[in-house]
Amino acid sequence: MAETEKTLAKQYDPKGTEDRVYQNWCDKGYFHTQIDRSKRPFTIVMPPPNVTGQLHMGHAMDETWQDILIRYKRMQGYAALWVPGTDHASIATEAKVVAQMKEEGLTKEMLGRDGFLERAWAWKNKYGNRIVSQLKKLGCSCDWQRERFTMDEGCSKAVLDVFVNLYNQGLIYRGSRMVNWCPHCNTSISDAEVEYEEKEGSFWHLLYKVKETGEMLELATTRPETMLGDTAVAINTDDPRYKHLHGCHVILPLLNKEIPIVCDEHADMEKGTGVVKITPAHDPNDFEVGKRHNLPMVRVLTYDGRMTGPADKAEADALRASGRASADEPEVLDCGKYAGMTAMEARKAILADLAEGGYLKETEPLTHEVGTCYRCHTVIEPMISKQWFVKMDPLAGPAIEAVEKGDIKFVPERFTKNYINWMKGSRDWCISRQLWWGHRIPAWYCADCGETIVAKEAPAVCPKCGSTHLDQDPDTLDTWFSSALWPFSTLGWPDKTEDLDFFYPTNALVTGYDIIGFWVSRMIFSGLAYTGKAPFNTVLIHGLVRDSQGRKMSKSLGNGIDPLEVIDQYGADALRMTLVVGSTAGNDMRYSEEKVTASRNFANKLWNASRFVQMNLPEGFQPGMPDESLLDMSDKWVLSELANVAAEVTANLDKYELGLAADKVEKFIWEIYCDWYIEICKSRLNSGDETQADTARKVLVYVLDNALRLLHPFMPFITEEIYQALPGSAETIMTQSWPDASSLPTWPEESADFETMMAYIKAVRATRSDMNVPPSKKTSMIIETSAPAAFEKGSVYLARFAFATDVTLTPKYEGSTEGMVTVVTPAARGFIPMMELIDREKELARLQKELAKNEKEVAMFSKQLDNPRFVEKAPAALVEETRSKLAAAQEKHKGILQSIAALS
RNA sequence: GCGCGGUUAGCUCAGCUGGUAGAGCAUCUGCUUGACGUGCAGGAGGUCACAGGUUCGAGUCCUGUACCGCGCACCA
Repeated sequence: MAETEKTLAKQYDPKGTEDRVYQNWCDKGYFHTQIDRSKRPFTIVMPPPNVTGQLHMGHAMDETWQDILIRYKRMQGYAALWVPGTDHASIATEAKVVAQMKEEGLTKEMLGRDGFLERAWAWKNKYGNRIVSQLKKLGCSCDWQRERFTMDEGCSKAVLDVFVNLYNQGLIYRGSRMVNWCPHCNTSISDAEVEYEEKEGSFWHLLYKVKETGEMLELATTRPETMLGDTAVAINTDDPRYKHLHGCHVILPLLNKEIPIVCDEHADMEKGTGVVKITPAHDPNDFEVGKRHNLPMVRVLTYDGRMTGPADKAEADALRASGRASADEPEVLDCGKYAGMTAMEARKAILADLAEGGYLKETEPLTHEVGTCYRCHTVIEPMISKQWFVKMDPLAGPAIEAVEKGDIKFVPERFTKNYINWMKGSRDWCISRQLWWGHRIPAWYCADCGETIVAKEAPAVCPKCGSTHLDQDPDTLDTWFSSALWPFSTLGWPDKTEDLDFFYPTNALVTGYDIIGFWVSRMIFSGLAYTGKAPFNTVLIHGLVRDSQGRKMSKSLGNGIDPLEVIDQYGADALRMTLVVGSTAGNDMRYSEEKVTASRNFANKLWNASRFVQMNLPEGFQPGMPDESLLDMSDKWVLSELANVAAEVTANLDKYELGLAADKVEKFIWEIYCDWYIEICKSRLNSGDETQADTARKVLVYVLDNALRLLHPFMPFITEEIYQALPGSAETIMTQSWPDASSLPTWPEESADFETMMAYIKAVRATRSDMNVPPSKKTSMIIETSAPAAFEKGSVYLARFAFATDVTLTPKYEGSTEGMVTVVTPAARGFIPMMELIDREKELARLQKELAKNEKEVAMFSKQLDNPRFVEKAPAALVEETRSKLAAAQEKHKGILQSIAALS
């Protein structure tokens, strides 16, 4: 619309608009939010996308929802701040860098830590802006001056601060625990990062000989290769089958090693034979059994998934001999002939040997859930490993309480339960990763005395023995450790910044239900523990964007839709609308191109409506609300409707019902403004009555201006483009005030009158359409009505919309109905002489059909009103309403009967 | 095993605190209406999964069943 009227295109062109509009917003600094104590803050921190990632549909939806909220609040006069940023994504990024190096024949070890990090940063710098430019394409109104990165100076400072403090409080500790080990990523991962997948496997039934009695004890296992690490066999104390074996031992096959039979609740009498082999070093349950019975732990697998050999054993023994090994360190077995085999190879070899020795009774096929790494989907190896942990119990309590008290609300509410379950069930959080890309753990170990020093800066000497021989822990922290601090670290915490003071706690957090455990819960307990405040008050949850068949979009399926391609083809506004309309918080939605087309069509509709308005504005047009005395029925109607929709949309947005809100704005613009009001204005604009025309123009512009504001959060580009072309508009719509329904005028009576007339027009149209009367055939008509005001004032429109040549109004028509078709609405009966245009039989049939429909209505209302308990108990207003509906229906009934009689 | 969600028009989905079922797409019938055919007008299409219950009144609240999906736990 920036060009002259003559060159206005018939179709809206998002491509030629969006980048230019966005650039202008940036140039003018509209996205930057200043601290303004005269305003209330409204803050959202963006869930940081992975720095090396690409925008996918999930992001597109997430960012769209956030942008809608931010733009809405900004227009409402809040100091609305949206903090953008990216996440370093330790595992994902490191994996990509390693893969890139592999193509050049390089490994991490070859480059060394510093060399590797150099490459990782280079990678980050190269790809780190891609996601940002993609967010801009979507129209995100983030404050780019406040853009952050989880590994930038400030966030790193926050991480150090938290780590050291928690350590000093005893909430972070280091210990050998059973962790989830990914042999592919070569690192431990947290419980939350394990995904269970169904896999085909087998159940091998083994026989262990009891030393004392000589009998063969049958037990079953899915992991025979770990049997070399068995240090006991467990039975249930109460199991009658094995009472005689209490205190006995079995001989472990292949190793010929004597191990005890222990009684433990873990052995379930109902399952299998009721006997379980115990491998404390390679199974989480067995680890617990081992602790209860003080069993030795024997490790038989290396961290890269192979059977341990002499070198592994020697290394462990040496450590033990040095006295430096902690008591919870497992022993390491030299697996002899199996050493160096992968677990799978060892499984085959060991099974063969067991079978040969007569220790394998049977093999049973089995499908079971196996834990895999959420990043690479390699099967997780439970391993004992020395790692850093966050103690969850003391942190979980307040985090649960904050949600139960209502300080934090989930939308929809049902995810509260999800969250609380997650919080209650979580074990200590393993935060150390055997990776290089990330925040390095601020712990140093004294090579001389073994002292552990945790500090924000590298200590010069060991505080215990004075040695200068200190080595920093090589590991880094879980990515989620830094994202847990995101709502406040991005605002300057731990420093007491003005930003933090003004913008924190934040308001809404918008994210998918899939990361409630990973992220939302950790932000909540972190926020409470470190800032003393819940980091946000509302968590708005959305679902997944699926493909048109309902499948998850995934790389492996190749069914992902690239939001950027959609934007390129249909425009960002169309994509945004697609991701909002028809969506519900917490529910998945399917993406389909048809939806985008529909949204694109809507944009085009709005464009053309605006083009129409623009074309009808004379040189020097002065916008503004006309004097009330000049407003006609249709003006009052459309203005009343505007006030209604403003009220409803505002209410919906306040309840985070974005889909409903978007739908209502769209309907107002299309159905009320375009289909009715613009059409009505056409006759006024061309009437030659300059006062009428000017009034119509003013109202057209006024309503359009307000409608654009209501739509702006959803479709920012096109609304800005049109807004700026309106006469008298400010330099941007972004910061214009949100329409306040309470200060918009309404005229309920005139609106009702107008709708009475609309109903009549619709009835005439339906009748004519039914009779196949072409619009070119105009007729005179007589309208019998008890509400003449509506028709008197609206007679101009009857000509245009009811195809009337001239209209006669009468309270009671007693003339001949010969050759007349009757149109009946509750408030009026129209007699239209067009019988020559139609078929008598057909008209009769149509009336019969209408009669049947009407009778159903009458029956329904009467039935309700005949019920004394309805009249007694239902709200009086409803009863009254039903009465008048019945009366109207009965009136209509009479009218139809008369028409039928006249025809017969 | 525990928990959660879904089941509404041919398809994809809305439907807030219970008051005569909605949209988009598809379909059918008209329309050279000077903003838009990416359009306009009109129509057809639903016993809201099933069975009970509460209520004057249930798609909406309660109980149960079935099928689909998800999460968590277990998995020797």
